[in-house]
This record gives sequence, structure tokens and C-alpha cells, in this order.
Amino acid sequence: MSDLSHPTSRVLDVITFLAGHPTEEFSLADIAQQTAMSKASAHRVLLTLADADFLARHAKRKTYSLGMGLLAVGQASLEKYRGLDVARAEMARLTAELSLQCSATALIGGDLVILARAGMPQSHEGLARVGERRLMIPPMGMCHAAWAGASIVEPYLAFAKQHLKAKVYAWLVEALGLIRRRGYTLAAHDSTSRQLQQATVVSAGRSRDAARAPALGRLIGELTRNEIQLAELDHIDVRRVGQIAAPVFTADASIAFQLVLSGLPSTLTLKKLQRYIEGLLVAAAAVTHQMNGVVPTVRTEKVR
Amino acid sequence: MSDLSHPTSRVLDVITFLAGHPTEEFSLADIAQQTAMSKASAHRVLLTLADADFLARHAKRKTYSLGMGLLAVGQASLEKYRGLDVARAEMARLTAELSLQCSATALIGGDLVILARAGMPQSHEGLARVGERRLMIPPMGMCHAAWAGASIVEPYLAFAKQHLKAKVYAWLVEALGLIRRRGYTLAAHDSTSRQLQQATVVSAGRSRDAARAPALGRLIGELTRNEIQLAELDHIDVRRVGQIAAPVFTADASIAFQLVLSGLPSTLTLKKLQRYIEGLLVAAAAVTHQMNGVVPTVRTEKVR
DNA sequence: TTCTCTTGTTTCAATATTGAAACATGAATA
DNA sequence: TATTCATGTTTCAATATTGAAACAAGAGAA
Repeated sequence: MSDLSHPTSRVLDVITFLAGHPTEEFSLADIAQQTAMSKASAHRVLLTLADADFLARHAKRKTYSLGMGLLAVGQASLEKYRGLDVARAEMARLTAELSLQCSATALIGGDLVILARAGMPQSHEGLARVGERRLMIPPMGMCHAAWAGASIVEPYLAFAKQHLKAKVYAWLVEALGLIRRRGYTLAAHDSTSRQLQQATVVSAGRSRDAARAPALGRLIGELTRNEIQLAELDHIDVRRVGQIAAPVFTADASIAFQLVLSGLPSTLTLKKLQRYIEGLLVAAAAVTHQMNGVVPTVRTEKVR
Repeated sequence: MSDLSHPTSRVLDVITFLAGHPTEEFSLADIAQQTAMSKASAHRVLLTLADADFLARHAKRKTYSLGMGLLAVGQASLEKYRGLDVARAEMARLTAELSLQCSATALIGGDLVILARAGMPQSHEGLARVGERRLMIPPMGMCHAAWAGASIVEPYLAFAKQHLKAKVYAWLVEALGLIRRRGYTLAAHDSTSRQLQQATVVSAGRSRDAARAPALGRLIGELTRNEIQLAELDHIDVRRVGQIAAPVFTADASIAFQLVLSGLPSTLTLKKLQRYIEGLLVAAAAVTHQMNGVVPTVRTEKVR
């Protein structure tokens, strides 16, 4: 249960919390509460982080926000994960060309985290802030679930089974194979999935799903087949398509992140959709290639 | 002396060390040594960092490297420090246009850290890796020293006074005013400064300058006037110019980072140099503007 | 293969960190 | 201005973390 370092975790909690709100400043009290530490401990930890410029401390207001130290670490990380720069370029190209939204999402510490986004802020509330964390539960993260290992998929499915209607759950399981086969995700974005996307934003370091669990469970139970996944192109109503996602792979053939196209117009035609999908897949392939990534061979299906 | 959290510092040491070598992997033993922790502690800290995906742990080799968690934090930081994206674009433009090298360097936790670079890898050894940390001592960091507050400048000057020849030190002090007045840095890059640039790379978390201090002191003593700073354009031999740097400012009129142009050809003419300077200053101004930065009013000079 | 040596992992006494509560400070309100 | 309240900072007993050393597990050499 615990060969992990609690003091270390709390440092990461602080960083993670602030990274989830990159443009905001927080007081000691805020951060202490959000990360479930005592004011005294938070104080010392925050001073230490600020001392190293990992956080910026506003001398007057005594508020904390992301510091240049973390910026520097992030830029250094780009040297290792060069693909993300390429992805950002591809995303910019795609969204400019198609006037859609695109985001890159990775599975980090069990949560879905927005690594990058491109495209107009879109009419309704800025849906995806970079740094935002969402719970890895249906209907989010299907693209990750489809290509991730058992350690990811099993809890994902277990949770889904507990809350989804039996038929919808069965479809989810089947959909994972479908996604692997066709190489991308296709889902409707209706009322329930819309609400879920809002409701699953991870705010704190620890408090997490404790209080919201019941409401979440109810919402998930209302998910429809189409929100989980849409079937083959020639079997669906094209106008229902809400988002498309395609995976980017690392050198060890595991999924690095997904590229998600959203904000599809309700005037969508099959032809346009096919063009969007093609564009997304090309972009994802380009990024995978740039990362020396390897597309995994499709695992043996139950469909013999 | 210590209202700081030691456990927190060590976490940052680990991250900082790995960020200094973004593309490499290190064993537990390596990291334990570099950060001066016991294997037992390093073990727990590293497992915790890896558990949160802040580090990537190679399951077989049991090596650690930067993880996607830090990548995500870094991307989130870009939301706050938007200027860096602009800087990267400007740097790319500048270097493509002028076929030089350009890097962006910030003062972080007392060290000079490379945030970004652009331009050809240049003939000799890749001089500036993103993530690399250098000691903030002459002749490096003049641009930061010129615009930083007393808490930065005083130790900088104190150190310089201790090692520099008296005349060179006097020139350094004078140069800070000159730099503020003309708005940019101009320095020769000769034998000594070249060696110093190599020698001041911060490798570890703690070991730092302990062993190398005497050698460093000797080198610094050999610095020449021109390596510290070159005087007004019409008073110098243009071909001696080794690098130019200009500051980018934040909203509170403090320096955020500097843009450094280097790799100037020895065939440099005054006209070309003026064009380079102009280009660099325009880029820096553009970045400052994009960050809502404010150029500080030049402080009262001793020259009345 | 066997041996040697390095590295990763676990243990447990010694010790440094932690958090409740008291205190200090300053902002907002009356 | 005086008062209230929330926030940041410090203190010190209680406690969780730490690191030396022992152990386990491999990699490489003989």
C-alpha cells in the first residue's frame, strides 16, 4: 500500500492542482484545502516550490501560481516528447483548414489531461483548457481504452459495468474492438455526454470523486449507445457525430495521446466526415512517425 | 535558515536533474548520487514520481526519465507564459532569416536555464541544450543582471569582485548601466568565455560548484573586458562580436527571459550587425508586447 | 555454468517532518 | 477609527520519514 513517499505526493498534488488552473493565482488557504494538507505544511511546501521558481509567489498578495521553473521543465520535456510540437502544428493546420476544434489528450496518473488545443474557442464555454484533468470514465477516453493495457482497461470496464445499462456496456466492450479495427473513435455528443464532460473535471488533489460520485453514477447510467460509440460509417446518421479521435503511438507501441476533433457542424455530410477522418488520421500518423512511434498490430479479436 | 521543506526540495532536485538531461534515462543509483539522497529515499521518491507519471519508469531497465505528467504541466505553464510560444516563433524566424543561432534563457532558482533554442546545431558541440542549467556568473547572464533587482545583482557583483581583475570588474559595473541604456547586450566570445560556458553547466542537484570552484575562479580571473561587454558600436571591432542578447519583460516590468543571438560569422560587418541587433530587438519587443510586458523605465544612472 | 559485483528493494532505530493550535498581520466592515 | 474576520506564520509534542545496512536479484566476467 505504501512504498510511496507521502511528502512527494503532496508536492505533486500542489503542482497538479496549479497546472489545472494555469492562469489563476491561489492563496495558501486555497491550496492547503485543495490538496488536503495543513496550512503549516502547505506553507513550507509552497515556500520551497517558490524558492526554486517552480511556483511564482506574488509578494504582496501572497498568492501562488505556476512558475518559470515548471515552464523550463516542460520545455525540456518537449525534447523528449518531440511529437507534441508536431501535434500542435498539425492541429493548427487541421483546425484552420476545417474550422473545427482539436485537442490532444493524454492519460496521466489515471486521468485524462489536455496537452494542447487548437481552433476557435467555440460558441459555448471553452470546453477544453490546456492542463484540465478529467476522470477516465465512459464516454471519455475510449480511444485510450481501446489501445491501453489491461491495467487501464480493466478498471475502466469494471467501473463501466457497474453503472452502464447492460446493453450499453456490452456495446462498449464490443466498441473497443471496433475502434482498434478502424483505427479511430466516432461518438455522438448528446446531452448526457455533454453533462458528463463537465462533471468529470478533476478539481482537487484528493477530494476528487467523493462527493460527486452518486450524481456521476446516475449520469453515466443515462449514456446511450451512440454516445459510447457510433458504428460503421454507412450505418449511422452522420449528423449525430460529435467527435472523432485518433491515437498517436510511442516507440514501444503504446498510446501516447489522442487527437480529438470536435465541434463538428450539424450540417455534416458523409463526404465531409470522411474528409475530416482522413485528415485526422493523417495528422495522427504524421505525429506517430515523428515520435518514432509504432502502430501496434491489432490484437486478436474475439471475432474469429 | 530552514522554513523550507527538505523532502520537497529533493523532489525538485530530481525533476531538475532529469530536466537537465531530457532525452536520457537514469538508474536509481545515478539519481540517488546526483541528488545526494540515500538509495532508499530516492527509491520511494522515484516510485512516487513515476506513479503519477511525472517520470517515466522503464519497467525492464528500471531507469527513469521525464514523464508525460511533466510535459502536461509544462504545456499548462505555456498558458500562463504565452510569450514563450511567441518567442519560439520569433526565434525560428530570426534564425532562418539570418542563419544564426538563437536561444531563450531565464533565471530560474538562481541558475540560467535554456528555455528554447532555434537555428542550426552549429559546427562545434551543440552549445545549448534546452533544459541545460548554467551558473549565473560572469560573463553569462549580463542581460539578466542589468535588469534584475538587487537580490540578484548584489551576489552577482560580489562574486565577480572576488574573482575578476579590478579593471574588468569596474567595467562590468559600468556595463550594466550601458546595457540598460542601449537596451541590449554585446559581448565578445573568446577563449575564456568559451571555456566558462562549458565549465558552468550545472550537472547535479547539490554537488554543484564545490569541486570545480577553484578552476572556475581561475578562469573567471582571465576574463577580458570585451568578453564582459563591448562598448558602443562605433568604438569596437565588429568582428569581435560573439553574441547579442535582448531582454523580454513581464507585466510587472521585471525581466522574464533574454533572447540571445550567437554564432555570428567572423565576416560580420557593421551594417549586418546593426541589422541583427535590430531584428533581435524587434523580436524581443514583440514577445514583451505579447506577454503584456512592460519595459522598465531606465533607473537613475550614476552618470548624472 | 559459477562467481563477482553492481543495482534495486526492504528493514528498523534514529530523526526530521507534520499538524493543531496559538499568534501575528492585514483587509474589509461597521 | 475601531472591530471583525480571514489569512499567513510560528511553535512544539506526536508521528511519519529517513538512511545505513542487510538482503535479493541480475548482469557481466571468468
